[in-house]
Amino acid sequence: MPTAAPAPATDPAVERALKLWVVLSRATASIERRAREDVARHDLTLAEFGVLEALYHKGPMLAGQVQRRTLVSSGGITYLVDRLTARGLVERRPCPDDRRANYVALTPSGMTFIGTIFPEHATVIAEVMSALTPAEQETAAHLIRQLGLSLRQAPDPSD
Amino acid sequence: MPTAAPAPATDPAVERALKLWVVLSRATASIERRAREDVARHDLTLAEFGVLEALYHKGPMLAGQVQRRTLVSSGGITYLVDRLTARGLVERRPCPDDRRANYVALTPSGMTFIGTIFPEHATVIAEVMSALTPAEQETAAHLIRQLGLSLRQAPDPSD
DNA sequence: AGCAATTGTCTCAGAACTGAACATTTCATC
DNA sequence: GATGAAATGTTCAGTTCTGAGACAATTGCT
Repeated sequence: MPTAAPAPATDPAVERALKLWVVLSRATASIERRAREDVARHDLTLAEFGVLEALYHKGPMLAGQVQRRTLVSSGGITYLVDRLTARGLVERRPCPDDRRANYVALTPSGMTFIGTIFPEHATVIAEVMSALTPAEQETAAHLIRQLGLSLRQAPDPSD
Repeated sequence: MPTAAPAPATDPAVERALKLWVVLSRATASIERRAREDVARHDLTLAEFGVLEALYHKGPMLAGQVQRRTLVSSGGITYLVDRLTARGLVERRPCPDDRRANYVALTPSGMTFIGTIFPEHATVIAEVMSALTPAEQETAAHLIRQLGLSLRQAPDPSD
């Protein structure tokens, strides 16, 4: 290491925030990598899995609702639903009250599929999280949740 | 909402882990969005910013070291260094001890650039994190750090 | 009713990577 | 030293999405 690193003298409050951000984004990236490898066994991206999971737990939803829940772009949700439709896992259903909108719903085949792979995936996540005790997991979830909430402008009531 | 959501009965330990994962990945995605908007003002992606920031704080590094630190793929680091080189912000320097390898270093212009925008970006992050008290930030960082560490197989000593 | 603003989704060009194959160099072992 | 295995970085084809704009339907205002 030929040259010394510069030493940016920073406000302690800023330093603390940065440290949390670094830790948070690195840990999430590592876990995401692991999760991605797992769902790739079934030829799914994490975003696709997220759509299936949302429909599995919430039932049919408007495309826009799925989009907000999975935090993808407007074009992204169309792309994802297209791909999952092509595989016969989900389908679009016209919304009777609003002819612009349509529901996205699991097909029977999709329901079976996600019903099988979701528990397996959940086990992988549980293994990853087992680095923390149950109490620590709850503390972490509580704190991180506050961070996330503070960034959402209009929290969806059906959330 | 025509149909009710199914109720997958799950092990409490798994449920707790899943909840943490959902909270973690959503919060990180939200913060990332905010961070991305901020660095986009300077025509940077988060990955590009990450490379500049690594070099800013650590000084010149081998390409592989930057790659591991920023968690991009092998092809990704070449792509990113190419782009930053084209903008005159970084440069490659041959490594005297190993002719396969090369260092990546900030140019004077790159040093000035990141030296200006890093503090601004840090302030944005600090604002985001201010949803938690300093003590809470430290607790969260401590816990999440353990998660991340447990997933890294070979922790780089120069880290 | 008529008009503007809003909302819900889709289209499409292209950005930002990933990952596998490759060339080169170094290391370890005989 | 030779020889095979491992490490470093690059290339390149392909994937996955983003974001701006278009369009259609709805809602609100007057």
